[in-house]
Amino acid sequence: MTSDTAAQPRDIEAAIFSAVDSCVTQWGWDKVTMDDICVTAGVSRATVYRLFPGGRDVLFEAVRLGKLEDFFTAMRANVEGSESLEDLLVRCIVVASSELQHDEHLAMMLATVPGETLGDLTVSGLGRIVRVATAFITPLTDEFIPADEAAHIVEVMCRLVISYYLSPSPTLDFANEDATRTFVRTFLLPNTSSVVVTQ
Amino acid sequence: MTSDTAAQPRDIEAAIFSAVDSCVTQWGWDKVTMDDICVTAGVSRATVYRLFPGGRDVLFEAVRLGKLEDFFTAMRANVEGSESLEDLLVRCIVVASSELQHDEHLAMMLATVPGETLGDLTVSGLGRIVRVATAFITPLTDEFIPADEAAHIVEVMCRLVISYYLSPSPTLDFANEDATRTFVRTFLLPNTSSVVVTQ
DNA sequence: GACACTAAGACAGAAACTGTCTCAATGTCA
DNA sequence: TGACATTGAGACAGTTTCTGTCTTAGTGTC
Repeated sequence: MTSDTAAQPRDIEAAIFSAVDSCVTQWGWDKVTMDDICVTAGVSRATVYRLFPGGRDVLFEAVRLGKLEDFFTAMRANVEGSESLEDLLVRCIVVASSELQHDEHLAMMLATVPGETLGDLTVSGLGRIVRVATAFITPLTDEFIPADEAAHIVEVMCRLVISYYLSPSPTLDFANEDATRTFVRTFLLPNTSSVVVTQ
Repeated sequence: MTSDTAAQPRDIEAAIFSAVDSCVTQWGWDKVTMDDICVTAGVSRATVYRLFPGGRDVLFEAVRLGKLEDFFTAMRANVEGSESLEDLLVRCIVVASSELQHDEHLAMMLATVPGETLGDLTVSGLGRIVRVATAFITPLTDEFIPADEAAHIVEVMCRLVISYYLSPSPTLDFANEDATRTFVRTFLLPNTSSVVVTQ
């Protein structure tokens, strides 16, 4: 790094995040050491610990929060301006599924309780995904249906998204908008009181 | 475990070998522990150490030797009965390339010196592959061309096989016999004195 | 019932990892 | 130029993990 100009802290942080990602992809959470991350990021040990005081746990938690923030930011941006419940649900499903397919660690992040050691995606974590996602999405349905109805339908939707992510179907890809729209009309909307389904 | 009849030692050995393979695929040589292997093989620690006295090094060396044996056995079986130099070279290339493509760790095994820690496939290891393969194949050419000529052409062949394995070409697959035959006629046979190339 | 074999796990010593620290090198800014 | 900030390199102790050996109890075979 003789010829480099001084890197900005933000760049270094990004390099470290990216290193965590590729290290975890290569070896899994359990097997990654701080040195692996340092070497991959091309950064010294001291730098990592200075940027993330508290070490491994703090770093991994930061990565987790970063991913969740990105996820929900993408959700919010894509869902904004939905003009019908159908639209809202379709967009939620498509964005969530796309994000999940795009980032192989995201599901585990969503499923992990803060402070918990990151390992494999466990069954108990699924409930957490459902709760978090339901809590995030339900308020968005306010203008279309009553809250009590929303809670139910949103939970069903979340469960379906997770199920199709964990075990993809050859006949239905939730990242595909048209297919998802048909699915929403068939399975979700009929269960709402205040929406007329037009075919 | 409870309902199983007693497993034969050979079965256990095979299970351990297979566990090494899948563990290494998952985590890489450096990150695999003996416990990983035991758990994956569904076998206790004591059993592994009894079957491979000397522990980790001995086990890994056994895996290495096993793979090399399989490789050269396959080579020998497929090359036997070649009726021309062209035939011999084509078969060598096809078998070697197929085996390499089929087993992702084989190249590293070939490249590793006995006793050396198994890590990544290093550049210095390539020379070893070339030497070993050349030493194995050259004698087989005895009946077709003089030894001094063989040494040269076989080395070129080995280098090409390795190169195409490490960096596959979209236009040529050495596992394909017809394509390989054309290649051999074009690039290898013209350099021999005693063979008439027929198009 | 003797025998062979294994799982489970305790154990000490070795090795690896973590987190903190110091120091020199480098780049920035006044 | 000199004060300041930031980084890389690596030493360091404490902790954790891993290794290889060993003992014990359980199971199936002859």
